[in-house]
Amino acid sequence: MIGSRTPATLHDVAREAGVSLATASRSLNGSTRKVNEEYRQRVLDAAERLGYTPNLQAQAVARGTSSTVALVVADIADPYFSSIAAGVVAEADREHLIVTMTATDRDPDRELDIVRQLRAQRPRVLVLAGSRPGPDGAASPAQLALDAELDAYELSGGRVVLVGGEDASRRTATLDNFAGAAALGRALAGLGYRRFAVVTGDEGLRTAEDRLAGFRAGILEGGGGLADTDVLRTPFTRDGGYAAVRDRIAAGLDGVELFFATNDVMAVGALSAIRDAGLAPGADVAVAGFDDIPVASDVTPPLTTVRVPLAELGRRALRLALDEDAGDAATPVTTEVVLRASTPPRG
Amino acid sequence: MIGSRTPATLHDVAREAGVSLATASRSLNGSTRKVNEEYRQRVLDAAERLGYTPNLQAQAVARGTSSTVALVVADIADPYFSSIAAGVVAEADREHLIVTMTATDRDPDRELDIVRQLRAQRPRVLVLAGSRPGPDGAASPAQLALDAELDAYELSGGRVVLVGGEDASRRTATLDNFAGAAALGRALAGLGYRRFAVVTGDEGLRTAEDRLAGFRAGILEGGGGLADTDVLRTPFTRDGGYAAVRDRIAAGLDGVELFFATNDVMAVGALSAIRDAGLAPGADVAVAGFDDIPVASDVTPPLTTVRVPLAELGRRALRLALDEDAGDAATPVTTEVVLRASTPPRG
DNA sequence: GGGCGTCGGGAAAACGTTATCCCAAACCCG
DNA sequence: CGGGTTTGGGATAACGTTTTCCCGACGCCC
Repeated sequence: MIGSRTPATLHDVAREAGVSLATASRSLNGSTRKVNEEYRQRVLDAAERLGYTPNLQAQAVARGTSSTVALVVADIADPYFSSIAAGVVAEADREHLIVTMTATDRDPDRELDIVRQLRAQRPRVLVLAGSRPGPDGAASPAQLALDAELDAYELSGGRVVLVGGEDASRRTATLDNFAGAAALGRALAGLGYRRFAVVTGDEGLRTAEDRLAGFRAGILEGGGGLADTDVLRTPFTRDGGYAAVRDRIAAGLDGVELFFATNDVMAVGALSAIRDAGLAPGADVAVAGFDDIPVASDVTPPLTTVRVPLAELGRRALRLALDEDAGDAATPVTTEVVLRASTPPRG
Repeated sequence: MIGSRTPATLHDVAREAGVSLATASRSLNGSTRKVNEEYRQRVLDAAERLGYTPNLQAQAVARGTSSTVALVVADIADPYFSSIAAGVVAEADREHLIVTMTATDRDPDRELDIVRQLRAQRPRVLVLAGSRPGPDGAASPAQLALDAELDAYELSGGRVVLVGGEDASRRTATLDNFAGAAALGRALAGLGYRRFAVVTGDEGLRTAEDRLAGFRAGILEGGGGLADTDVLRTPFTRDGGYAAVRDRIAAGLDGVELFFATNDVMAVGALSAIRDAGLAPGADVAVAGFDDIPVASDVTPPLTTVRVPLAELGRRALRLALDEDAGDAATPVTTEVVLRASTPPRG
């Protein structure tokens, strides 16, 4: 039971096949060099017989390049991130790459820490989702340090891809948050809504900012408006959404007809807060979200939102890192307004 | 921009510090050997100056043991698995272990394939969640092969942990599915329900089977019953739950008062199916689930379910693999019936 | 038939670590 | 003070690969 037969090595295979180490290596793993078919077959048979599996770590050391992709997300259990992760993993699988996963818990310092630790892995690709973007704007020390770290990583041959945000200075698998939110705003204004409140994350989050700005533009265009006091800053989570809406209702709805949460998990929290306050979401006050996470259509009322193909976003992130010319992976993923019962037409 | 300065190696550090490779290694990474404080400091400084980060792959090769944990789940985007994954990752983080992730898409053949591929990684620990268990019962060829593969892996020094199911022959981070479902069944019977239908996965899934059996025992005890025709076999997913309940309603509810879905994602699908059929979930027909995934309390009506501390389950899985004596990680995680509005008392 | 590519196997040097020796210096104890 | 036992630095051999050489055996061409 405590047995400890070490796995067969290439050495073993070579010996078993009666060839040199070099030949064994060449026959088993791709090589420019051709090897005599007879030898090749002997090696393959020997490998089969011994149950040989190459040691990826050793390969990485020898080749000087690993086959792992490091994925860093804010929160693994958040459907937004887990959907993206699913896409990254699926695509990585196709490329025979291995995905390692870490969670920052939305703490920029922790994120910096993690990225630093990650260097030890020497991953070929580093995918950051839900990260605060880099240098522009009022960057915190942690953001600046992160940016420097990423630069160093790229300089040493690694590829960094951001997902979700937009950062001119780095590859980004992106969606047009502004346009999507604007379209949603216009659609809602078209339904007759005029008075809004926005539930959103703190100011560091580019994604949240863009969605807020887009929404503002959209409703403005449609004749609505948004007072600064109706922008509710709260953690970018279900509980954040719940708390913000609960507090706002307690303080007086004051004419607000619709809560736009800049992501669906907050919107789900908002729904519950509304219901817990004794109001009927949809009927008494409408709710809209962003992302179209899987449960969006299963909550009640089903959530009006902007559909984002999250898994596709993850897939593209990897493509963006792997392909020299990004192709259509470089273009923003297309979003689509999905009107559901949480925002009934307002007569 | 295309720069390719390779990261500093231990060699570089040693040279910079003017000491031998051995001393550098000893000062930077744990070692039984003591090293002169002055030398140590010189090495540390040099490492700092050069921005040295050890190469984990090389360490793994040299040490003959890696620091990675391979996590295999059915579906990353499923809240059940992503919650477990979050727990595994959190605990791994504490132990400075790296988690790699793969998804089987619920395909046993694919799972086998993945586990085979995984050997190349030489992970220290292999965590399988949502796997069909091994040898007992009517095992498919893929299951048998998987079992053999896992045995081989353990023989070569790896540690396998299953999560969620129960398998006597392997370490398992477990919950008492039977007891939890039984308690739920009793509670529902206590609320006055007598006639049930169970929405569950196909017969290979131990978890599903245990929950079904437990539930059956619970309701029997409470005076309820379960006809074989009221056991609805369907894929273990949201859409599976939806389809099964939709079809059942179409075929005639025939007195069924409550749908028990053996997991929450199916239950969520059930809720939508009921609503889409023009019935009011809770009022017209009740629904209960299992797991208490995060959205369970946010759907409408909030879902009666059995709470399972999923992240804790993930944490324990890792502990179980790491600790020689499992301690309380070996005992089943405690579950708790959570009654919510989806199962109103039946008067 | 002799010079000359080219084909392909094998030896051996990487790759970046850790771990095992070896050995000089320092220390301890009687 | 002398012999034995630490102590701790430095070479160097692993670890399991890939990759660069080297080199003999062909085949080709004039």
